[in-house]
Amino acid sequence: MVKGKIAIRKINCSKSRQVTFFKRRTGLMKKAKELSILCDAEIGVIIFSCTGKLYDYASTSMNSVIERYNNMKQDNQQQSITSAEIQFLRKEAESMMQQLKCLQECNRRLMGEELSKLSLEDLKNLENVLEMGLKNVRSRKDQSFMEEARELKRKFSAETSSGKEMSKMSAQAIPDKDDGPERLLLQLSLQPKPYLLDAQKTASG
Amino acid sequence: MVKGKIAIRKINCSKSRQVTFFKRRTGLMKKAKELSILCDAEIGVIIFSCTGKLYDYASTSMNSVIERYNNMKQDNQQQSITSAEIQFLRKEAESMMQQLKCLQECNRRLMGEELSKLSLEDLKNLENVLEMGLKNVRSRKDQSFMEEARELKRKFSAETSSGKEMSKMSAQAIPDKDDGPERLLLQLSLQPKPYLLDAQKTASG
DNA sequence: AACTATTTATAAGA
DNA sequence: TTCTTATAAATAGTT
Repeated sequence: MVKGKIAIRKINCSKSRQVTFFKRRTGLMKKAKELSILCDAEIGVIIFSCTGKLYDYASTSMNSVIERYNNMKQDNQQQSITSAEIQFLRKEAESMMQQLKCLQECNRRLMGEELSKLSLEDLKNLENVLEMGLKNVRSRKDQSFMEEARELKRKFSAETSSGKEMSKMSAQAIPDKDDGPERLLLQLSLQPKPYLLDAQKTASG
Repeated sequence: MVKGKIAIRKINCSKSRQVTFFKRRTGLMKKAKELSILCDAEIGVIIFSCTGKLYDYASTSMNSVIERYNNMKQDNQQQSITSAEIQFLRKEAESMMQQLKCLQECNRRLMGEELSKLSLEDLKNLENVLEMGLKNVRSRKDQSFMEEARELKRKFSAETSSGKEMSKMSAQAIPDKDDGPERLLLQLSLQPKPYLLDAQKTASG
């Protein structure tokens, strides 16, 4: 074969393949650029060398080219994968939003709010649940009180024997002022947060 | 300018622009194909003519090329738009999942469960909330009972005067058997649904 | 679409 | 990678 002509098949010699890659890649990019200018075409060229390095050219921007390409080929796999994931997440968000609303409603009813829609039977059941809950809470409270009292007693004995400040510690252990139910609500996030109520709008929009 | 050489600027004559576009486009595709074979490179070429028609070549598949390109350029706008939406939805799902867990915890505590982590003060507050709630529920229940009784009385008067069956209607209006708290729980979905508990896993996986 | 004069690209060697 | 040079390939203008 005479100088300057080669067969179009993979070049085995790594070194000459690299050289050829450089030359032809440069040539291809030049041709692409010329074509885009001469004929007012939007062109994108993406090249990955056999070593994985990326070389690209786009007459406008690659994003624009790819987006236009995807718009033209709507059954494009790339796009359908991401949009499927988005759809899935949206459905999940919607489902969770429903659950949130449901739980919030339950919470309000357990706190004695929004009772107007409940039937007499529902109210009886709710009363039972609250009575049982209250019983448990009181039982636990008494138990907790006993424990704290015992702990306090133990510390008191230790304090008096070692001579350290006792009054300060007892004041911490049993706070005598009651913050009221507001503190509990805040702590347990029973109040719906504003962004939660708007979340469905933003999630599906 | 001698024959065969042109300046690289947009060809104004529509006809010769079309001819040049055909020749050079063919040439570019051929060069791309040769380069991919000779140097074992993955290549994608996307060309939109000035009339908007798409011509493309990919040594493997365009999806593969674009996907690989997007993976390599993570700041890619195309990807970042969709991935931004996905990230947003994921964050939202995560946030809602947190709220769900929180609300479920509140619900359990309002029902007298999972009290072990609460301090004495928390338990006092919870007791107050439950007492107030129970008061409201009882008040509403009494009111509801009165209403039903009044309604029943009204119907009873109407029935006796028109001579229709009364006993059946009263049995419906005031059910004398108590379904117990289970029915309420079911109705209000207080029990966490299994798919809810798994949702976070699937949403962020 | 085919022809042809030229330009351009590039293989091989340095 | 970058130059040089011989040659192949591409292509502008024409038919």
